[in-house]
Amino acid sequence: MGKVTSEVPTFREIYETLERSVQDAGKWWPAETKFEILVGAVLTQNTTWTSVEKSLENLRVHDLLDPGNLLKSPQETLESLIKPSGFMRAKAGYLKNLTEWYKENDATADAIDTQTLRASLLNVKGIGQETADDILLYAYLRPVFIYDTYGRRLLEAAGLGSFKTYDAARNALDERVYEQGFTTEELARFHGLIVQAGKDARRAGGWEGILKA
DNA sequence: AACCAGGAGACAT
DNA sequence: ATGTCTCATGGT
Repeated sequence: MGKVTSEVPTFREIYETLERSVQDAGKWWPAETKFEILVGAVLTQNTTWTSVEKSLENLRVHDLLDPGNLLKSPQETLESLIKPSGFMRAKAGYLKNLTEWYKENDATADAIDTQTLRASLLNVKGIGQETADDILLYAYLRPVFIYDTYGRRLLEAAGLGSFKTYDAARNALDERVYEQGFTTEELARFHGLIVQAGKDARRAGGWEGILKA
């Protein structure tokens, strides 16, 4: 008889499983500048990336992927340009809030530890846990795990437990991520694989085919 | 034609 | 601390 106790996989094992079973869906989180990553992080809230690309392109041709220009831009202009990605009124305000933060904090950010930087980002209205972690990971290259909806579903499907909120998962599991010594590059790829796996799982109606590979 | 997407905030309980 | 509502557009 085999083991009776069910093995709970480590994050490293889950990561390697995804590397094997998820096909690379192209460039993950493309951006030409650091500031563009911040803008994309806000725009992608509850929206598909294809919609975000349209908004980013609109901003680009109006030369608004620039902190100074974005802040000078009228609210209505900003709203019309980001319209494709939805929540245009809220997001236009969020973008200005975050841009103010950027001008104040970007220059010194590299000298600040990750948790302090995270707390600073969370003080910006419009920046929640997931968006803050996206920014930490992709713009400031900090090794953080993104506990987004797909990530939590995956972790639950893998048997690590049930996590209703972002914070619950982070509090319960973050220590394990650190212990496994993931690099920033690995965690960025991990997140990309999780999102792709989430889409696959939705199409297939479950995570089984992805996790058994 | 409901339902969801690479969420967050305000407010009530 | 845990739900519910709203914000808005676009694709399946």
